[in-house]
Formats: sequence, C-alpha cells, structure tokens
Amino acid sequence: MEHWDCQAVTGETCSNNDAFISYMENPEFSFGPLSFQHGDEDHLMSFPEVFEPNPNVLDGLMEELYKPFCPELNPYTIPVLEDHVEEPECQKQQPLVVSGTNKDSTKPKRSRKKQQHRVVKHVTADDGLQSDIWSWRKYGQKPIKGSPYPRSYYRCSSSKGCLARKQVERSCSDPRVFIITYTAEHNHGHPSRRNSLAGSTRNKSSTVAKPKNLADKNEPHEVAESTVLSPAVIKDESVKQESITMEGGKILTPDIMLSDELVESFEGFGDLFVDQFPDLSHELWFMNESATLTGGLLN
DNA sequence: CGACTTTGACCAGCGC
DNA sequence: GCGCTGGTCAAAGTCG
Repeated sequence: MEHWDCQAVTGETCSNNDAFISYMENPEFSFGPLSFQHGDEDHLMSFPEVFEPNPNVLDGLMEELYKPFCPELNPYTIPVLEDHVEEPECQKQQPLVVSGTNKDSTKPKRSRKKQQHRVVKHVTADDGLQSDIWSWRKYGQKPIKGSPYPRSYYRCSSSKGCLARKQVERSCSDPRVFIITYTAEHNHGHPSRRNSLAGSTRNKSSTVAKPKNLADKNEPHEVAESTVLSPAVIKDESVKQESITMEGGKILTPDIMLSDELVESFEGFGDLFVDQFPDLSHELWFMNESATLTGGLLN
C-alpha cells in the first residue's frame, strides 16, 4: 500500500490512515480537498475518493470511529461528580436548601429545592458540540454574580412532567470550558433519537439563523444543544434496548453530533467502503445509521 | 399551530 | 426588614 505524508487541515503531518483518523476526530476540519505531499510534489486529496484504509490498522480505525459513540471511550465528555469538582469561586453555587415555609401554599414551590442528584460536567466548546439524546427547553437565563457569562436553565421537554433540569454556564476561569449541571432525573423512558427532536426545529447548530439578539448568548445556547451523556442516561435501561450488537460486543447508540459535511461524507464513503471491505458492510450500516440519526438532529 | 427562545417579573433563602 | 442572589414562571415573539 502506498504510503504518503499529508498536510491535513490540522496542519499535522500524518500518514493517510492517521489523516483519516484526524479527519474524523477534528471537529473543526474542513471538508475541502486536503493537500498532501507525495515525494516532492504537492497533491490535493479529497476524502473519500483517495482514502485507502490499511486493513492492518482497521481495528484501530474502527475504534476511533466508534469512540464518540461509546461514552467510556469518548474523551470529549468529562463526567465529574459534583463532590469532586473544584469550581472556581465565581461559579460555586449557593447551598441548596429546602424551603422551610411557603407563604402561599396554593402556589407551587419554585426556589432552591433540595436536589439529591447533581452531576456536573465540564466540556469544551469544541468537544461539547454533541447532541443530547434528550430534548431540552430553555426556560431561563440569569447573569451570575462574579462571572461575566450568564447561566442558562433548561428543563427536559421529552416528557411532560419530567423534573430533569440542566444548567449551562461558561467557566469564568476558562471560557472555552462549559459547565453543565444536571439536576433531578428523567422520570420517563429514553426517547428515540427521532422522536426526541420532534418539533425542536431550532435545535440546529450550524448555519441556522439564530433568534435575534443572540450575539452574546450563543455560547449557552450552543452548548445546551451539545452534550454529554449523564450517568442516569447511561444506566437507563432503555439505552440498552437501543444498543446495537456488533459481533458479540455491544456499543451504545451514538450520542454525538456530526456535521452535515461528515454526514454527506459518510454517504459518499459508503460505496468505497463496501467495495474494499465487504465483510464490514454491517459496520458501514451502523455508520450510515449513525449519520442518518445524527443528521436528523441537524436537519 | 405547536414548540421553541427571550426576558422581565416573581419567589424564596441568605446575610447584614 | 431590606437588599442581594439563584431559580423559576409566563407572556411575547419567532419559526417551520
């Protein structure tokens, strides 16, 4: 197999196989032609036409491909239990206390309820651009004292009456990092990918026109669409039901957001992949299914 | 028309 | 009691 070096958009010199992996990993890559050097000549390469994965490294490649689909392999999410989080001073939340009295018993309590479960996760802006399996509805945004960034409040809209909440705020110590705090748990089953997005036409990440006056509100909005699989979700029985069995091993359904370009690339990549690796056509199916599902999130 | 975001108002806890 | 703050409500507007 011919081996060449390429200068991918990442600026890194790599083999063609490594290039593909970087290609897959880099959330900001461009899908324009990649330039690479072959000998002393500069060439342009456009995935997937020229891509020839080396079967010897296919296992590694597939692991890389599936990494985003498997939370335990996904480096993009950093689940952190609240007790282990050292939050910057500006983001430490007030102690949660039970409302001792409620002056108007006819009105529902709305305040700092005691919340048994809080899961805090830190994600970067780039890595956090993943889709949540749950659909969330924003119900508030507040400026936080000591932090230049507001905190956004979301509730689960997958099911009426679901108490699940999440808060999204940008770290004041590292603006690239977003802090997502999950509170309460979903009281309903895991929604299907497609159904979970029913009606949520604004849950688009890219070129969609954002609501007006969002110039300073993009971060929480986008991160809210982003996400991470909460432990409650991971252990959700329904997740297992949606798992896809592959050669004896199970992998979780994808919980990532793929770009439109990547989805299209997968579509074009299919024929080539099947031609070269007919024995792995079922894995291609999974890739396509993933692209379709995640594409549905975007389109 | 339904689901969404935005945003000001409201409520409750806390510290002084 | 008052002001500050975090969390939530709900009306208004947007979008497909």
